Amino acid sequence: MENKISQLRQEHGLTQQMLAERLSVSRQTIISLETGRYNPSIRLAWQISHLFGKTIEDVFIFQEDEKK
Amino acid sequence: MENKISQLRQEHGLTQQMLAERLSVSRQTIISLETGRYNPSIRLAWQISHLFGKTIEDVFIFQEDEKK
DNA sequence: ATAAAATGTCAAGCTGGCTTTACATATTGA
DNA sequence: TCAATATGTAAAGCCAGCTTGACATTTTAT
Repeated sequence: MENKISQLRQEHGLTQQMLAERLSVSRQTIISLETGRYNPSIRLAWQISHLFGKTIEDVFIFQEDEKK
Repeated sequence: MENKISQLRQEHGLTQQMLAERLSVSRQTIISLETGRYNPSIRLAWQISHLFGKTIEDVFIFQEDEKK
């Protein structure tokens, strides 16, 4: 799974810290998401996508053969 | 957050057990999802939605004011 | 050049998503 | 009616998502 968080964040002129605050998560969570280290909850994925006016599928990109 | 898993599962003629097996999760996980007890990972949400040929937003419905 | 801001890594800990097992209560069908 | 199948609850445990804090490196701006 890839995601466009870093790109969207920069397009919106936000730092990792600012994005973390808007989402009420830690900055480490943003770093880990941007560097693809995990598989967030759907609620967090929705909050991020929604903040940028996108759908979850716009922001998070899954591979066809993707398993757990 | 609501979801349409129970409805979609029944439309596709699947039992909870069968759906659990197709997704490689436990039946308890399906029950907990259907009864709204948790906030799955985005990967599981995607696997479920994709199995039914839907987008995540088709299956999981968020409220505008939804917080963590 | 140099200070400040932004990004990143590491590590320890908490929490809740998810598993497993066991049992109880519908629901279906012969 | 009786058994089989489907759904639900409860409880204990594991693990990865997420937090916190401290520090290192890179980027930006003066």
